[in-house]
Amino acid sequence: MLRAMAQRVTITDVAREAGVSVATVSKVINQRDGIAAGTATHVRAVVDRLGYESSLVARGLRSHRTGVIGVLVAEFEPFSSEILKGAGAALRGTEHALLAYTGGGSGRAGWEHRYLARLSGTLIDGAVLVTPTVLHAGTSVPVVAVDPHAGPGGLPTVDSDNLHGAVLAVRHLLGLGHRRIGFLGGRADLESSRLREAGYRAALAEAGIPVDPALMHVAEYRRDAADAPTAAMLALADPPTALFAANDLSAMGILDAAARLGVRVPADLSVIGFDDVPEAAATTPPLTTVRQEIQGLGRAAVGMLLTLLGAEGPAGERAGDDAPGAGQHLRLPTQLVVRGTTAVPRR
Amino acid sequence: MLRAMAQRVTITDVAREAGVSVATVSKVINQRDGIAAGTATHVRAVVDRLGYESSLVARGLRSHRTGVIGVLVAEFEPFSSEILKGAGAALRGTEHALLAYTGGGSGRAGWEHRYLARLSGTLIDGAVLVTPTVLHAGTSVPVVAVDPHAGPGGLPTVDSDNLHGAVLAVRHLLGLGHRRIGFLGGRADLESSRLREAGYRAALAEAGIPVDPALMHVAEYRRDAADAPTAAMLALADPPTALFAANDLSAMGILDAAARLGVRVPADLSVIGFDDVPEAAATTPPLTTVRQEIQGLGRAAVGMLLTLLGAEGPAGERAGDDAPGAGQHLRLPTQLVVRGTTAVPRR
DNA sequence: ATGAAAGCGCTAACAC
DNA sequence: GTGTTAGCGCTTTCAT
Repeated sequence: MLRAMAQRVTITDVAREAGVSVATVSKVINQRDGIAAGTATHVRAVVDRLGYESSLVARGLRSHRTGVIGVLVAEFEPFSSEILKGAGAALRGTEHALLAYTGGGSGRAGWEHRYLARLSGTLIDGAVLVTPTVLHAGTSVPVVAVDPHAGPGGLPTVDSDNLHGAVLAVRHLLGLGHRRIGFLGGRADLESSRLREAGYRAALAEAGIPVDPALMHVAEYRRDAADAPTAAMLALADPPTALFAANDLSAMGILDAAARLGVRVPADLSVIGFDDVPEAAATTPPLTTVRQEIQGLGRAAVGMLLTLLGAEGPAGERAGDDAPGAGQHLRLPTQLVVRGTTAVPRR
Repeated sequence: MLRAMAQRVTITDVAREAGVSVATVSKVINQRDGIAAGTATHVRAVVDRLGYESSLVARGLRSHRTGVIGVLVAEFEPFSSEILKGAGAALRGTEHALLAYTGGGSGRAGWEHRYLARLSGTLIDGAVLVTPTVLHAGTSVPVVAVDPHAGPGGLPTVDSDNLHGAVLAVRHLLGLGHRRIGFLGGRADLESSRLREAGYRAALAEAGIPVDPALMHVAEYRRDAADAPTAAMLALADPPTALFAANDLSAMGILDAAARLGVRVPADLSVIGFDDVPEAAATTPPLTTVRQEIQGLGRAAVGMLLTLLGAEGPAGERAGDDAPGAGQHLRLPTQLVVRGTTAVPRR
């Protein structure tokens, strides 16, 4: 069965088959007026018979409006997947389609701009950028950033109360009686990471405990990057009794490392994460963590984008100055979720 | 701040700025030869300075090859999200980009064909269809189906051993001592749903228990659709002591309903699901379920697609007849995961 | 009411 | 080596 790929049916096929011009077919499809009722019916019948559907690409190239919202991510991991679910929920019932994209080399810096340039203007009407690092404003389509880069950045943004969440996490450990608490940081280029570290420091300061540099490492928000720093901290003469990971993925990495090293959690070591992605509850024991409403972040980002898109439309349709969220910064609350990886220290 | 959207920089801008023709720019970008080294360097400098990135759309329209793999889904729910993670993993390190798409009206039947027609040929080189219902072969690009429609369908397919998984689920309940076991079916148009029901019937028959029609309902694989049938079964004079849901989402719906009705799980009612999506472990109590390797399904589907794409390439590059997976049917194993929602019946 | 033609951003023949 | 031209599938003036 070597290749017998049916040719895509194009508007030209429909026009030929219906005995009209492509312009007429286009008008029928887009419900423009100035078409005889009979013609319209006939064309529509042919469209159905041939199973024609207009190419998003050709249409977008020409009309510069596609009805598609893009969610641009570096990778499909648990966090961005939740964002996607939220974005999908926000778009349900609307006329907008949802397109999630991740290019080949997300490793290279500047993926945000590359993806945006590749897709904007011709494929997507607006975009949600998930954890973008560089976000110089002045893009060709409206953009909303989720959990973005540290620093100013003039883009509308949604994120969670990372500082408070981190404080809650460390206070929980402190309340349990821990004094040697290690921190496994995230990506230095992300505001969320910076704030979670700030929260760690603040909570420690609050308890009058000095920060020990030997207890601060980085795992880049990645599961596999947690192994080495965990092993290093555990090998210390005065090892930590608890570890706070900047996200759930790296907390899961700590659990992996602990299992490998024969360290029991939470008996020998308490672990707490951040995010509460669905897989956090599936670890053994289930992970204590700080919940952020990730799907809510996705929903909110799309909501803001829709507002921006509306404000951009034809004059008169423009949303009021008090349009919710446009050009603003939305922050969602965080909350402690105690599960099975934290307990009182044995010493 | 009313609109100041920067214009997208196009190949024309680059050409003008560099003082060459667009063709030259195109050749430089696509590394065609027959370009003076100096020119190439100069053009590349301009590209970088302007931050130019070629439009995926225009490029695809012209060259009919984009290097993008599409994953087409009706909705971003837990199952398709896991597929996406697997697909992303399979594509990591390759030159292919990944694009997940869901259009507005997934409710309407025939979304598979509509999405495919909209995107194929011009935007994506091949597609993975997640739980497609209608899949007449003869598409314009290579397609692999994940957990497809019941019936023949000439498409390459990946799925799990649904029949065996369902048998495992019901045997587990039987082994616990349950005799009144209800079934909450999935989408009648999906092979997986049909097989899970067949497994339910087979396991019951094995135990010599007749199927009671009053204990068989349908929840369409949806969480909210589980409420009514659950309530109905629980209101029976001789209610079930255990419920087997055709997927985790509807099992979670059963848990919702039980909580609402004051029925304790697993004391008063055992519940078992199917899929083991990450959120299954996060319910209270955590859901007993049948695990299928959903990410593995996504990885395998992309693997098959890549083979198909390779086989389609220029002659000589064509993969051997024994190319793994091409045009075939791959089935992954399923396995029982006992957690907290199943127990021995009280009566 | 309908069609011819231009053009969106790009690549691929083919000239020069 | 580089530019010119055509055309991918579509929408949109503008004629007719």
